[in-house]
Amino acid sequence: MKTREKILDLAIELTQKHGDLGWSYEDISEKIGIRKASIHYHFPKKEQLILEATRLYIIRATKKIEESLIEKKNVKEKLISFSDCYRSVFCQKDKLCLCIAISQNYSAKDSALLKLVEDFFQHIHHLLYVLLSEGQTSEEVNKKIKPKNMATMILALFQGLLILGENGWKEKDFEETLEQLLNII
Amino acid sequence: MKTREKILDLAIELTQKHGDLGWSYEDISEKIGIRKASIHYHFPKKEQLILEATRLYIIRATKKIEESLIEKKNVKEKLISFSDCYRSVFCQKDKLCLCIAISQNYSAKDSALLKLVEDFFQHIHHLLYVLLSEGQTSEEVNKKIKPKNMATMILALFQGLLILGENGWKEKDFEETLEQLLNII
DNA sequence: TTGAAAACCTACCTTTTAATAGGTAGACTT
DNA sequence: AAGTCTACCTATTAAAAGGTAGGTTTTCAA
Repeated sequence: MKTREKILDLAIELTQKHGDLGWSYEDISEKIGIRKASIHYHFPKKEQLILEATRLYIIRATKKIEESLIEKKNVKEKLISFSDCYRSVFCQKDKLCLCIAISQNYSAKDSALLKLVEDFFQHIHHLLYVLLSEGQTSEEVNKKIKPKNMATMILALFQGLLILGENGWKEKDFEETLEQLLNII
Repeated sequence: MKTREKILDLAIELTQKHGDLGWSYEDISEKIGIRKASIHYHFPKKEQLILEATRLYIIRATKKIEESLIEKKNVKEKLISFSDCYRSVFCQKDKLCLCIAISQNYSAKDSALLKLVEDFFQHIHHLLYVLLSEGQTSEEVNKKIKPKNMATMILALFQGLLILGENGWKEKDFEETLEQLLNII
Protein backbone atom coordinates (compact mmCIF):
# COMPACT_ATOMS: atom_id res chain seq x y z
CA MET A 1 0.00 0.00 0.00
CA LYS A 2 1.13 3.52 -0.77
CA THR A 3 2.53 5.57 2.09
CA ARG A 4 0.03 8.31 1.47
CA GLU A 5 -2.83 5.89 1.95
CA LYS A 6 -1.24 4.43 5.06
CA ILE A 7 -1.02 7.90 6.54
CA LEU A 8 -4.65 8.63 5.77
CA ASP A 9 -5.77 5.29 7.19
CA LEU A 10 -3.88 5.90 10.40
CA ALA A 11 -5.14 9.46 10.66
CA ILE A 12 -8.69 8.15 10.36
CA GLU A 13 -8.15 5.46 12.96
CA LEU A 14 -6.41 7.75 15.43
CA THR A 15 -9.05 10.44 15.04
CA GLN A 16 -11.80 7.92 15.63
CA LYS A 17 -10.02 6.75 18.77
CA HIS A 18 -8.64 9.94 20.27
CA GLY A 19 -10.05 12.89 18.37
CA ASP A 20 -8.06 15.09 16.04
CA LEU A 21 -6.11 16.65 18.91
CA GLY A 22 -5.28 13.30 20.44
CA TRP A 23 -2.50 12.30 18.09
CA SER A 24 0.57 13.82 16.48
CA TYR A 25 2.65 13.37 13.35
CA GLU A 26 5.10 11.46 15.52
CA ASP A 27 2.46 8.84 16.35
CA ILE A 28 1.87 8.22 12.68
CA SER A 29 5.53 8.20 11.71
CA GLU A 30 6.35 5.63 14.40
CA LYS A 31 3.64 3.24 13.28
CA ILE A 32 4.45 3.54 9.59
CA GLY A 33 8.19 3.45 10.08
CA ILE A 34 9.16 6.68 8.38
CA ARG A 35 10.26 10.00 9.81
CA LYS A 36 8.02 12.79 11.00
CA ALA A 37 9.26 15.14 8.28
CA SER A 38 8.19 12.61 5.67
CA ILE A 39 4.62 12.87 6.82
CA HIS A 40 4.93 16.60 6.25
CA TYR A 41 6.10 15.83 2.73
CA HIS A 42 2.75 14.23 1.99
CA PHE A 43 0.64 16.54 4.13
CA PRO A 44 2.44 19.81 4.92
CA LYS A 45 -0.20 20.98 7.42
CA LYS A 46 -2.11 18.86 9.90
CA GLU A 47 -5.27 20.76 9.10
CA GLN A 48 -4.97 19.52 5.55
CA LEU A 49 -4.34 15.93 6.60
CA ILE A 50 -7.41 15.98 8.79
CA LEU A 51 -9.49 17.44 5.98
CA GLU A 52 -8.43 14.73 3.55
CA ALA A 53 -8.78 11.98 6.14
CA THR A 54 -12.29 13.16 6.88
CA ARG A 55 -13.09 13.28 3.18
CA LEU A 56 -11.86 9.70 2.73
CA TYR A 57 -13.70 8.48 5.80
CA ILE A 58 -16.92 10.01 4.55
CA ILE A 59 -16.50 8.55 1.07
CA ARG A 60 -16.01 5.09 2.55
CA ALA A 61 -18.81 5.38 5.07
CA THR A 62 -21.22 6.73 2.47
CA LYS A 63 -20.36 3.93 0.07
CA LYS A 64 -20.82 1.31 2.77
CA ILE A 65 -24.17 2.71 3.80
CA GLU A 66 -25.42 3.07 0.25
CA GLU A 67 -24.41 -0.48 -0.52
CA SER A 68 -26.24 -1.65 2.58
CA LEU A 69 -29.48 -0.22 1.22
CA ILE A 70 -29.41 -1.80 -2.21
CA GLU A 71 -29.76 -5.47 -2.97
CA LYS A 72 -32.16 -5.96 -0.12
CA LYS A 73 -35.80 -6.57 -0.72
CA ASN A 74 -37.80 -4.89 2.01
CA VAL A 75 -37.46 -1.92 4.31
CA LYS A 76 -36.74 -3.90 7.46
CA GLU A 77 -33.96 -5.83 5.79
CA LYS A 78 -32.50 -2.59 4.58
CA LEU A 79 -32.64 -1.07 8.03
CA ILE A 80 -30.93 -4.07 9.56
CA SER A 81 -28.26 -3.86 6.91
CA PHE A 82 -27.95 -0.13 7.59
CA SER A 83 -27.57 -0.76 11.29
CA ASP A 84 -24.75 -3.18 10.62
CA CYS A 85 -22.65 -0.25 9.39
CA TYR A 86 -23.01 1.26 12.83
CA ARG A 87 -22.73 -2.03 14.66
CA SER A 88 -19.25 -2.63 13.36
CA VAL A 89 -18.11 0.68 14.86
CA PHE A 90 -20.18 0.17 18.00
CA CYS A 91 -18.40 -3.10 18.69
CA GLN A 92 -14.95 -1.59 18.48
CA LYS A 93 -14.85 -0.30 22.00
CA ASP A 94 -12.39 2.47 21.38
CA LYS A 95 -13.71 3.98 18.17
CA LEU A 96 -16.42 6.51 17.41
CA CYS A 97 -17.73 7.82 14.13
CA LEU A 98 -15.02 10.20 12.97
CA CYS A 99 -17.64 12.87 12.40
CA ILE A 100 -18.40 12.94 16.12
CA ALA A 101 -14.77 13.75 16.80
CA ILE A 102 -14.86 16.52 14.22
CA SER A 103 -18.09 17.91 15.63
CA GLN A 104 -16.29 18.40 18.90
CA ASN A 105 -13.97 21.31 18.19
CA TYR A 106 -16.67 23.23 16.41
CA SER A 107 -15.38 26.77 16.58
CA ALA A 108 -11.78 25.80 15.92
CA LYS A 109 -12.44 24.17 12.57
CA ASP A 110 -12.26 25.62 9.13
CA SER A 111 -15.52 25.83 7.27
CA ALA A 112 -14.53 23.35 4.56
CA LEU A 113 -14.24 20.60 7.16
CA LEU A 114 -17.47 21.55 8.83
CA LYS A 115 -19.32 21.54 5.54
CA LEU A 116 -18.03 18.06 4.72
CA VAL A 117 -19.41 16.69 7.96
CA GLU A 118 -22.68 18.56 7.74
CA ASP A 119 -23.25 17.34 4.21
CA PHE A 120 -22.46 13.79 5.27
CA PHE A 121 -25.12 13.79 7.95
CA GLN A 122 -27.54 15.45 5.58
CA HIS A 123 -26.87 12.82 2.96
CA ILE A 124 -27.42 9.89 5.30
CA HIS A 125 -30.55 11.58 6.55
CA HIS A 126 -31.79 11.86 3.00
CA LEU A 127 -31.17 8.18 2.30
CA LEU A 128 -33.21 7.26 5.36
CA TYR A 129 -35.92 9.69 4.34
CA VAL A 130 -36.26 8.13 0.91
CA LEU A 131 -36.26 4.64 2.41
CA LEU A 132 -39.07 5.47 4.81
CA SER A 133 -41.09 7.38 2.23
CA GLU A 134 -40.98 4.55 -0.24
CA GLY A 135 -41.72 2.17 2.61
CA GLN A 136 -44.94 4.01 3.26
CA THR A 137 -45.93 3.80 -0.39
CA SER A 138 -45.39 0.06 -0.34
CA GLU A 139 -47.21 -0.15 3.00
CA GLU A 140 -44.20 -1.55 4.79
CA VAL A 141 -43.89 1.47 7.04
CA ASN A 142 -46.50 2.74 9.47
CA LYS A 143 -48.42 5.58 7.86
CA LYS A 144 -48.51 7.54 11.09
CA ILE A 145 -44.77 8.11 10.88
CA LYS A 146 -43.39 11.25 9.32
CA PRO A 147 -40.44 10.08 7.22
CA LYS A 148 -38.40 13.24 7.71
CA ASN A 149 -38.69 13.13 11.48
CA MET A 150 -38.17 9.41 11.73
CA ALA A 151 -35.07 9.73 9.57
CA THR A 152 -33.67 12.24 12.05
CA MET A 153 -34.59 9.91 14.89
CA ILE A 154 -32.82 6.95 13.35
CA LEU A 155 -29.71 8.94 12.50
CA ALA A 156 -29.48 10.44 15.98
CA LEU A 157 -30.23 7.08 17.54
CA PHE A 158 -27.32 5.31 15.89
CA GLN A 159 -24.88 8.17 16.43
CA GLY A 160 -25.92 8.15 20.07
CA LEU A 161 -25.52 4.40 20.32
CA LEU A 162 -21.89 4.78 19.32
CA ILE A 163 -21.37 6.93 22.38
CA LEU A 164 -23.08 4.41 24.63
CA GLY A 165 -20.86 1.77 23.06
CA GLU A 166 -17.90 3.53 24.62
CA ASN A 167 -19.59 3.49 27.99
CA GLY A 168 -20.44 -0.06 28.81
CA TRP A 169 -23.30 -0.83 26.47
CA LYS A 170 -22.91 -4.24 24.84
CA GLU A 171 -23.74 -5.68 21.45
CA LYS A 172 -26.83 -7.29 22.94
CA ASP A 173 -28.11 -3.83 23.87
CA PHE A 174 -27.48 -2.69 20.33
CA GLU A 175 -29.41 -5.70 19.09
CA GLU A 176 -32.38 -5.08 21.35
CA THR A 177 -32.52 -1.40 20.52
CA LEU A 178 -32.56 -2.22 16.85
CA GLU A 179 -35.39 -4.66 17.47
CA GLN A 180 -37.31 -1.99 19.33
CA LEU A 181 -36.82 0.38 16.41
CA LEU A 182 -38.08 -2.16 13.90
CA ASN A 183 -41.20 -2.74 15.97
CA ILE A 184 -42.01 0.92 15.82
CA ILE A 185 -41.63 1.38 12.11
CA MET B 1 -17.68 33.48 43.30
CA LYS B 2 -14.69 31.53 44.54
CA THR B 3 -11.75 31.13 42.19
CA ARG B 4 -11.90 27.38 42.47
CA GLU B 5 -15.48 27.34 41.24
CA LYS B 6 -14.67 29.73 38.42
CA ILE B 7 -11.95 27.38 37.25
CA LEU B 8 -14.26 24.39 37.34
CA ASP B 9 -17.00 26.24 35.50
CA LEU B 10 -14.61 27.28 32.79
CA ALA B 11 -13.11 23.81 32.53
CA ILE B 12 -16.61 22.42 32.03
CA GLU B 13 -17.50 24.99 29.40
CA LEU B 14 -14.24 24.61 27.51
CA THR B 15 -14.44 20.84 27.55
CA GLN B 16 -17.99 20.93 26.24
CA LYS B 17 -16.85 23.22 23.45
CA HIS B 18 -13.45 21.89 22.48
CA GLY B 19 -12.91 18.60 24.27
CA ASP B 20 -10.47 18.11 27.11
CA LEU B 21 -7.46 18.44 24.83
CA GLY B 22 -8.78 21.61 23.23
CA TRP B 23 -7.86 24.02 26.01
CA SER B 24 -4.95 24.81 28.29
CA TYR B 25 -4.38 26.29 31.74
CA GLU B 26 -3.47 29.50 29.97
CA ASP B 27 -6.93 29.76 28.44
CA ILE B 28 -8.48 29.56 31.87
CA SER B 29 -6.02 31.90 33.55
CA GLU B 30 -6.60 34.57 30.91
CA LYS B 31 -10.34 34.48 31.31
CA ILE B 32 -10.25 34.50 35.10
CA GLY B 33 -7.49 37.07 35.35
CA ILE B 34 -4.98 35.17 37.43
CA ARG B 35 -1.72 33.50 36.49
CA LYS B 36 -1.33 30.04 35.09
CA ALA B 37 0.60 28.87 38.14
CA SER B 38 -2.35 29.84 40.31
CA ILE B 39 -4.54 27.39 38.47
CA HIS B 40 -1.97 24.76 39.32
CA TYR B 41 -2.29 25.80 42.95
CA HIS B 42 -5.93 24.75 42.91
CA PHE B 43 -5.53 21.79 40.58
CA PRO B 44 -1.91 20.59 40.40
CA LYS B 45 -2.57 18.19 37.52
CA LYS B 46 -4.85 18.73 34.56
CA GLU B 47 -6.07 15.16 34.85
CA GLN B 48 -7.36 16.00 38.29
CA LEU B 49 -9.05 19.19 37.13
CA ILE B 50 -10.82 17.29 34.38
CA LEU B 51 -11.91 14.62 36.81
CA GLU B 52 -13.41 17.16 39.19
CA ALA B 53 -14.97 19.19 36.41
CA THR B 54 -16.60 16.04 35.08
CA ARG B 55 -17.83 15.13 38.54
CA LEU B 56 -19.38 18.57 38.97
CA TYR B 57 -20.92 18.51 35.50
CA ILE B 58 -22.49 15.14 36.19
CA ILE B 59 -23.85 16.25 39.56
CA ARG B 60 -25.48 19.27 37.95
CA ALA B 61 -26.82 17.39 34.95
CA THR B 62 -28.19 14.59 37.11
CA LYS B 63 -29.88 17.07 39.40
CA LYS B 64 -31.41 18.93 36.49
CA ILE B 65 -32.72 15.74 34.91
CA GLU B 66 -34.08 14.38 38.18
CA GLU B 67 -35.86 17.65 38.85
CA SER B 68 -37.34 17.54 35.37
CA LEU B 69 -39.01 14.24 36.16
CA ILE B 70 -40.70 15.20 39.41
CA GLU B 71 -43.53 17.66 39.81
CA LYS B 72 -45.01 16.66 36.50
CA LYS B 73 -48.19 14.67 36.32
CA ASN B 74 -47.99 12.31 33.39
CA VAL B 75 -45.32 10.50 31.44
CA LYS B 76 -45.48 12.68 28.35
CA GLU B 77 -45.06 15.83 30.38
CA LYS B 78 -42.10 14.28 32.09
CA LEU B 79 -40.52 13.29 28.82
CA ILE B 80 -40.96 16.79 27.43
CA SER B 81 -39.41 18.18 30.57
CA PHE B 82 -36.58 15.66 30.25
CA SER B 83 -36.00 16.66 26.65
CA ASP B 84 -35.68 20.29 27.70
CA CYS B 85 -32.48 19.38 29.52
CA TYR B 86 -31.04 18.27 26.22
CA ARG B 87 -32.66 21.05 24.23
CA SER B 88 -30.79 23.71 26.15
CA VAL B 89 -27.49 22.09 25.17
CA PHE B 90 -28.71 21.35 21.65
CA CYS B 91 -29.45 25.03 21.07
CA GLN B 92 -25.98 26.16 22.09
CA LYS B 93 -24.37 25.53 18.76
CA ASP B 94 -20.87 25.03 20.08
CA LYS B 95 -21.47 22.79 23.07
CA LEU B 96 -21.91 19.08 23.47
CA CYS B 97 -22.64 16.98 26.50
CA LEU B 98 -19.34 16.89 28.35
CA CYS B 99 -19.59 13.13 28.58
CA ILE B 100 -19.36 12.86 24.80
CA ALA B 101 -16.05 14.70 24.94
CA ILE B 102 -14.81 12.37 27.65
CA SER B 103 -15.96 9.30 25.74
CA GLN B 104 -13.68 10.37 22.93
CA ASN B 105 -10.22 9.69 24.31
CA TYR B 106 -11.27 6.33 25.66
CA SER B 107 -7.97 4.54 26.03
CA ALA B 108 -6.11 7.60 27.29
CA LYS B 109 -8.33 8.15 30.32
CA ASP B 110 -7.91 6.91 33.84
CA SER B 111 -10.51 4.45 35.00
CA ALA B 112 -11.97 6.75 37.66
CA LEU B 113 -13.06 9.20 34.99
CA LEU B 114 -14.45 6.47 32.78
CA LYS B 115 -16.44 5.01 35.63
CA LEU B 116 -17.97 8.39 36.41
CA VAL B 117 -19.24 8.76 32.87
CA GLU B 118 -20.41 5.17 32.59
CA ASP B 119 -22.33 5.46 35.84
CA PHE B 120 -23.88 8.71 34.67
CA PHE B 121 -25.28 7.15 31.52
CA GLN B 122 -26.41 4.13 33.49
CA HIS B 123 -28.18 6.35 35.98
CA ILE B 124 -30.05 8.34 33.35
CA HIS B 125 -30.97 5.10 31.65
CA HIS B 126 -32.39 3.80 34.90
CA LEU B 127 -34.48 6.91 35.41
CA LEU B 128 -35.98 6.50 31.95
CA TYR B 129 -36.54 2.81 32.56
CA VAL B 130 -38.50 3.49 35.74
CA LEU B 131 -40.49 6.22 34.02
CA LEU B 132 -41.50 3.93 31.18
CA SER B 133 -42.24 0.97 33.43
CA GLU B 134 -44.52 2.99 35.66
CA GLY B 135 -46.06 4.49 32.55
CA GLN B 136 -47.06 1.03 31.42
CA THR B 137 -48.63 0.26 34.76
CA SER B 138 -50.70 3.43 34.54
CA GLU B 139 -51.49 2.63 30.91
CA GLU B 140 -49.87 5.80 29.63
CA VAL B 141 -47.22 3.92 27.74
CA ASN B 142 -47.78 1.43 24.93
CA LYS B 143 -47.62 -2.09 26.35
CA LYS B 144 -45.75 -3.36 23.32
CA ILE B 145 -42.72 -1.35 24.31
CA LYS B 146 -39.94 -2.90 26.35
CA PRO B 147 -38.99 -0.24 28.91
CA LYS B 148 -35.33 -1.22 29.06
CA ASN B 149 -34.85 -1.06 25.32
CA MET B 150 -36.89 2.09 24.89
CA ALA B 151 -34.86 3.73 27.65
CA THR B 152 -31.70 2.97 25.70
CA MET B 153 -33.33 4.33 22.56
CA ILE B 154 -34.31 7.59 24.18
CA LEU B 155 -30.92 8.10 25.79
CA ALA B 156 -29.07 7.39 22.56
CA LEU B 157 -31.51 9.53 20.62
CA PHE B 158 -30.89 12.64 22.69
CA GLN B 159 -27.15 12.15 22.86
CA GLY B 160 -27.19 11.75 19.11
CA LEU B 161 -29.33 14.84 18.63
CA LEU B 162 -26.64 16.87 20.37
CA ILE B 163 -24.23 15.85 17.64
CA LEU B 164 -26.69 16.77 14.92
CA GLY B 165 -27.15 20.09 16.69
CA GLU B 166 -23.52 20.84 15.89
CA ASN B 167 -24.11 20.03 12.26
CA GLY B 168 -26.91 22.19 11.03
CA TRP B 169 -29.96 20.70 12.68
CA LYS B 170 -32.24 23.37 14.08
CA GLU B 171 -34.47 23.64 17.11
CA LYS B 172 -37.48 22.92 14.93
CA ASP B 173 -35.94 19.56 14.03
CA PHE B 174 -35.43 18.85 17.70
CA GLU B 175 -39.05 19.73 18.30
CA GLU B 176 -40.35 17.49 15.56
CA THR B 177 -38.18 14.58 16.61
CA LEU B 178 -39.49 14.89 20.14
CA GLU B 179 -43.01 14.90 18.77
CA GLN B 180 -42.30 11.77 16.77
CA LEU B 181 -40.95 10.10 19.90
CA LEU B 182 -44.03 10.99 21.92
CA ASN B 183 -46.26 9.52 19.22
CA ILE B 184 -44.47 6.23 19.49
CA ILE B 185 -44.62 5.84 23.22
C1' DT C 1 21.68 4.89 -18.64
C1' DT C 2 20.89 9.00 -17.28
C1' DG C 3 18.27 12.85 -15.57
C1' DA C 4 14.46 14.54 -13.24
C1' DA C 5 10.90 14.04 -10.14
C1' DA C 6 9.19 11.68 -6.07
C1' DA C 7 9.96 10.03 -1.56
C1' DC C 8 12.45 10.10 2.28
C1' DC C 9 16.16 11.57 5.35
C1' DT C 10 18.85 14.47 9.16
C1' DA C 11 18.88 18.35 11.64
C1' DC C 12 16.82 22.12 13.23
C1' DC C 13 13.50 25.90 14.86
C1' DT C 14 9.53 27.84 17.33
C1' DT C 15 5.65 27.66 20.00
C1' DT C 16 2.81 25.67 23.22
C1' DT C 17 2.03 23.18 27.21
C1' DA C 18 2.09 21.01 31.71
C1' DA C 19 4.43 21.26 35.65
C1' DT C 20 7.71 22.87 39.39
C1' DA C 21 10.49 25.88 42.47
C1' DG C 22 10.59 29.35 45.34
C1' DG C 23 8.83 33.61 47.05
C1' DT C 24 5.33 37.26 48.94
C1' DA C 25 1.26 39.68 50.85
C1' DG C 26 -2.35 39.43 53.71
C1' DA C 27 -5.53 37.02 56.75
C1' DC C 28 -6.22 34.18 60.56
C1' DT C 29 -4.69 31.67 64.94
C1' DT C 30 -2.58 31.08 69.20
C1' DA D 1 3.87 39.35 68.42
C1' DA D 2 4.99 35.11 66.26
C1' DG D 3 3.77 31.67 63.61
C1' DT D 4 1.02 29.56 60.00
C1' DC D 5 -2.04 29.19 56.13
C1' DT D 6 -4.22 30.65 51.81
C1' DA D 7 -3.93 32.36 47.48
C1' DC D 8 -1.59 34.26 44.58
C1' DC D 9 2.93 35.70 42.11
C1' DT D 10 7.54 35.42 38.95
C1' DA D 11 10.59 32.61 36.75
C1' DT D 12 11.97 28.50 34.78
C1' DT D 13 12.15 23.81 33.03
C1' DA D 14 11.36 19.91 30.04
C1' DA D 15 8.80 17.82 26.78
C1' DA D 16 5.88 17.67 22.89
C1' DA D 17 4.16 19.54 18.87
C1' DG D 18 3.88 21.53 14.24
C1' DG D 19 6.66 22.93 10.89
C1' DT D 20 10.94 24.09 7.72
C1' DA D 21 15.50 23.80 5.20
C1' DG D 22 18.28 21.39 2.66
C1' DG D 23 20.54 17.06 1.45
C1' DT D 24 20.22 11.94 -0.08
C1' DT D 25 18.17 7.93 -2.08
C1' DT D 26 14.83 5.69 -5.02
C1' DT D 27 11.93 5.28 -8.98
C1' DC D 28 10.85 5.56 -13.54
C1' DA D 29 10.39 7.26 -18.13
C1' DA D 30 12.80 9.08 -22.32
